[in-house]
Amino acid sequence: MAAAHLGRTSRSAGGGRPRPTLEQVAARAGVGRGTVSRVINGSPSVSDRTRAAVEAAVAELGYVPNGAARALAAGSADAVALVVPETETKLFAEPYFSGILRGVSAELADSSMQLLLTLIRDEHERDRFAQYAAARRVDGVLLVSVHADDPLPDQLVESGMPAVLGGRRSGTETVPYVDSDNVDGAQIAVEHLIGRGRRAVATITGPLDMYVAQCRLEGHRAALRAAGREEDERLVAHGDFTEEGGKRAMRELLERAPEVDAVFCASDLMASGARLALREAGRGVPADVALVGFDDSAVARHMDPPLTSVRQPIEEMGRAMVRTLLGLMARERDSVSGGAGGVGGTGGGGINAAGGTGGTTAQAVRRAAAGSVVLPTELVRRGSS
Amino acid sequence: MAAAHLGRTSRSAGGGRPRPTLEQVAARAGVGRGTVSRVINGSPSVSDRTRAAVEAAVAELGYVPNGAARALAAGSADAVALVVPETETKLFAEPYFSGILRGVSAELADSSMQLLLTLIRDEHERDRFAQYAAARRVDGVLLVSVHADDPLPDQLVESGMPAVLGGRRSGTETVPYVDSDNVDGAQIAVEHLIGRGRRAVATITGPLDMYVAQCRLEGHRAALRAAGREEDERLVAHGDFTEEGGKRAMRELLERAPEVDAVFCASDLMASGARLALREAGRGVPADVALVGFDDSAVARHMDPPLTSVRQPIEEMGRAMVRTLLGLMARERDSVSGGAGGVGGTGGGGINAAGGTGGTTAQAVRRAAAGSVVLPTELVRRGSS
DNA sequence: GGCTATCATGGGAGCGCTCCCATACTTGAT
DNA sequence: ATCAAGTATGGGAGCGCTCCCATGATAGCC
Repeated sequence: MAAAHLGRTSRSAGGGRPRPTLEQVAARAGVGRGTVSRVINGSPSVSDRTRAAVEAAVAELGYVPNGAARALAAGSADAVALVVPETETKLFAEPYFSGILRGVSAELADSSMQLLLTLIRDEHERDRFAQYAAARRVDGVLLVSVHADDPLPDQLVESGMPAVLGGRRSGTETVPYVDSDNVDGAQIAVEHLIGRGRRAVATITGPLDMYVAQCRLEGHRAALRAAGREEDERLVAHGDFTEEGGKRAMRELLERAPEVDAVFCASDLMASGARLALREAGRGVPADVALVGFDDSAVARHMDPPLTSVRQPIEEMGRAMVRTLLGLMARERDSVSGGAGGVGGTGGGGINAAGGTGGTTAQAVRRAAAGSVVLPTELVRRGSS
Repeated sequence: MAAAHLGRTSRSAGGGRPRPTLEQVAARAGVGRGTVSRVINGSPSVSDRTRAAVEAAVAELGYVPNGAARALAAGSADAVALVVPETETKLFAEPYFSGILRGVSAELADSSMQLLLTLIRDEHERDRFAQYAAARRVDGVLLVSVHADDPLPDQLVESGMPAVLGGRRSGTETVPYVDSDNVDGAQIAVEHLIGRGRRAVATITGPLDMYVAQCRLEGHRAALRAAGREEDERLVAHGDFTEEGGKRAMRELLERAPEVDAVFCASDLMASGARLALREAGRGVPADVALVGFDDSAVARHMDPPLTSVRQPIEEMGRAMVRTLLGLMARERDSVSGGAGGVGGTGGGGINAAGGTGGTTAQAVRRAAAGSVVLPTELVRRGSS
């Protein structure tokens, strides 16, 4: 019997550094295990004398609590993951992630949670992460840029893992999310173009299998309706959020409807592509055609002329995601059961019906049961419109 | 006594999903705990019948092993961290990280390790991560873009955590690393310029408190020496790896030494800045001044004219880092002690004394005890030189 | 047919914590 | 002085695994 134990002990006993345990710290400080634990975790019910003694022992021994043991006993991992189901190429290309990351980090700064960024590029990596999460190596998960058919969010929620989406997958999103008011943003943009006297306002959409693209198109339409104009399918071209796609779409528009004098692009990158196509066609911006983008990214500022664009509060979205997640985690923690967990959808349905140009904001900010949030967008006016 | 237990059990018992344990799977399958463990971990000594029964039970119950318990019992976390001590802004701006990340992920693909990306922007975050690592939440750490005065690598090594650097901090790096042959790369670049008949070959260096910048400057000098030319301090300007810094440095050079007809820039970004300053001064590239950069990044290809640049095998560096790390981890694992762990420096000293233009490669590839690696660089010739 | 390798299996012990109950010691009000 | 109501503290139990020893079963050998 003793041998069984010896075999394992010798392994670590042979190592260079001792890696002390709670028990050893306790012995060193002349107190009980529980007391050391209390000190480590900042419990108030420890006398100053004792606390000092323990802290001294911890310092002398260079004690660091074993995370696995802690996680096992306490049932929490002290870490949250930010999952990006994209290639690193895309991750590094889109300024969106940088903003989200900044917000997330900032909001997480004064928690003791470790943030883990995880890229998921294929099924294999997805499964591995699902496993990791199911094994409770993290306490919560933030997901951004999730595609409509990605099963991961549901898998996570089903396994009881608190999760928050950055951006909905559809109008009937069931997982708690933080999103920006894409419909309203698009509507403001197009109303702006109409307000500047533009007659033939076209749009270049994103890929319509993405909800965000649907929303922006919906906003475009809503603005036209509000202005009493008819929708003209000739003035709707489809892109894929890339520069190249924008260029192609713009060429289409020029060919199909040469009278076009304004274009609302569902992303700055596409606007940049449109700009190229316009230059190619000898059309001036904004003289001949006014241009508005979406995202207010760096490219918008660097374009010539600088691009009017719809700004979404990306950093704030990151922060809101964290707040929502921490809320879910707290609920999960102290609920003896919480019924089906923090799942419950927002109950929302269809595209968020944004109202007027500015009035929407107030109501839109907070939504629904799960703590999901929709943040307002804003138009940044520059030379292109 | 029973109450103590009840209190805790009820917490999870009340939850929606049961979250079965090994023991329950064992009961379900009608086998012992050990057997289930064996099946989970793919031990060969399980009969097919039993294995099938266990697998069925696992599937029925939706069993997923608890990571914390596993980590505690087995002493490994099944995860490695990639640490980037930079702001997200820089992370996303430099294509370097994207390449490293690609290589790291690829090499890690068929291990079961989860990769965790961690940004460290301030001391607070550094301490938090150090804590996380000391708590053994990861089995190994990869660090890139580490500044010379960063204590983290040493902290990690000291706490017995396997760690590998991407890029040395100095010529006497004590932590295992993977680096590219910066001296040789710079030397090739400058030899190329000299070979093209350029007479006044200047250089724009990186920040000289970074070893990589020192190496590239050293390569520049080595090439001049090899060509029997004198070093002219007027032809050395200092940048900071940014575009703006490169522009400033180029202006200085033009003022100080108007006869300059070639510039080796220690980064593509600085070369891009230099290009701007040259255009500003009405100097043509390569007609008046030949330009060479370093990194062979996207900007190099997009410049006008396209930039000749020194390519480092970034992705391969990422892969090599992982291989080295896995090696260290294996050593750590099965060594009953391994003496002082995997620390042992490379014993190297001073700047890697690269020899001839191409001959170096072979010897340079593998170095030193700890498994540290220096990979060769290569010149990609384009229109700018 | 008896005896020793081999194989599959069960389950004890322990990983290093947290939780919480019980205990011992205070302090203050009666 | 006496008892109630804290306040600090010690330590048992248990978290869910892995490891490894012992055991029972099966097969192979002289």
